[in-house]
Amino acid sequence: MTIRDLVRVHKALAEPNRIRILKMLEIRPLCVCEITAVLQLAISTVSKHLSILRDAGFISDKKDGKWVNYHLTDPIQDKHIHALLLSLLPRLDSDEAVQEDAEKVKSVDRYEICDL
Amino acid sequence: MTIRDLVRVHKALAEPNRIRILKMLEIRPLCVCEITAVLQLAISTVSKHLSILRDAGFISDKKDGKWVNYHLTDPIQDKHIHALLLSLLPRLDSDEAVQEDAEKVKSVDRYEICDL
DNA sequence: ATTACATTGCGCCAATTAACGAAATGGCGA
DNA sequence: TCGCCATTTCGTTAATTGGCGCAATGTAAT
Repeated sequence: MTIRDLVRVHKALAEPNRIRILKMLEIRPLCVCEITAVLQLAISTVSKHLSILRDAGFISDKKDGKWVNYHLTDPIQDKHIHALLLSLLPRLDSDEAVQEDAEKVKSVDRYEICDL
Repeated sequence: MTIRDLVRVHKALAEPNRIRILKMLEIRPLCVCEITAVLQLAISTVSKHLSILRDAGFISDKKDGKWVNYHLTDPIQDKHIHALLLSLLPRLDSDEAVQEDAEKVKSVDRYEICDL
């Protein structure tokens, strides 16, 4: 592993909205417009955050009809990344914004939300 | 732990020179001018990097005469930080820049170097 | 005390990055 | 095929950050 790789990984974790996305994906896979509805950001902004998280190895995507579902990377694919998430994410459960996001994720419905 | 805290920690790790500093301090405690000699940056720049690493909890400093020696934070002070460094730093041993820095750290002498 | 010198803080500039809207892409169903 | 709609890419702008030199601080030795 090079310094460049490590910097890429930690740059990805060095932004509040990206942390919130990871915590949301811990609950269940989500499409871009669902994440957008929770974070209250522009779709293009969320898409960019997702690509940064993907390039760093934290998440993967899977096409499902016209939606793209994002999910946390499987432990098998990268055990270092998985171990990192496993040690970090649980410690954020007490964060206020994280708890509010979790509530919203439960009630969000892509069929209602995703009418641009 | 809040999102803000976690972002501060990973921002600190999201910069190549700061990673190099942590790897150098893994070898032995160093003063600012020794680190400056290895990284070939301005003293004020190195000092800034060190304060960011200190604020994030990765390093501590200890006055010794007119020098300030920086060292990796003790495991006892923050076990999460220590565990993070323990899992990250060893994976960088294969990095070319890290190996070159390690050589320079061995030969650097503050009494020769630190004549501003 | 005064000088010397390692370190830190401040102000400025260049490079990077997060944010947005608008245009391009790509798959699904009519 | 054609249009619909979720997503991505592009171009621009504002905010953040790394870099530097210089002035300020504080400690040690003469």
